[in-house]
Amino acid sequence: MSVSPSTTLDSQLTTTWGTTNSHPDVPMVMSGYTSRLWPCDTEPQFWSKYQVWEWLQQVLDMHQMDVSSIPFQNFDMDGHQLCSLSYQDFLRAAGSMGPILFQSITELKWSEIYNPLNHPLTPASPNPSSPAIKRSFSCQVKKHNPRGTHLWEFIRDILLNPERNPGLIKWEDRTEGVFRFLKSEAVAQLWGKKKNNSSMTYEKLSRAMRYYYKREILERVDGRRLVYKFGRNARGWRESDK
DNA sequence: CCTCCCTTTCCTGTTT
DNA sequence: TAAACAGGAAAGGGAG
Repeated sequence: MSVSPSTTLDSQLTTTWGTTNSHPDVPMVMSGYTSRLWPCDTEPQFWSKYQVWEWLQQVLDMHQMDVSSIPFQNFDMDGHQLCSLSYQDFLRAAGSMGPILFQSITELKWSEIYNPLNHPLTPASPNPSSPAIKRSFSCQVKKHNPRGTHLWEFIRDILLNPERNPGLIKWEDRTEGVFRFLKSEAVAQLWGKKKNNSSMTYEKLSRAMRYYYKREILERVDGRRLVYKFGRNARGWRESDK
């Protein structure tokens, strides 16, 4: 397909990344509703591929696992497909992480059904069981991460999924964790979209990036514009240790 | 209501 | 000169 330059970028990003508001012409005025629509707030059956992928990242983070622990390509599917996988499917797709993922998605499915607040139209489940399930589960996914993802995780996740990364950021040195922004303003817009902030710019995004130096989530890379490097406190970016 | 944490916003100055 | 980089200062805002 031939994609012409500038104007199509936004729509391209929107269709590739759009989680909930996948219409390029719809402004960012969907208020708090949209920004709250994280995987743990919606029924997994209706997740987009992107949300499936976010869920994988969160489970990994939760268990402090490296991204190499899961072959992401085996989960190139939407929520509907994900929910139809059997325990055996998870074992095949994710090996030792299979059971963890299976448990997570199972709890997710149940917890949504139990919670009438999320989707009033969902037919009530006949199975009461204990409310503790729901609680333990939502803690599991939400962690103590207020808005779902921090900026550095957002950047990392773009890097780790090239097929969803239309030339936005690129590894400079994969093993050292050095990367470069190719389309800084586009990344900023995407970040802004995630935060429901249409006025995000690279200028502002980069200020947040610089705060990461002190926390050693990023290391400074001198003399190279738009180049950053993951630091010792950044998790989940490393290639396999095998 | 308060505090903590992670930005977001703005700004002035420097570097590439 | 434009675009990035550097940080200080302070406001915003969600979570607990």
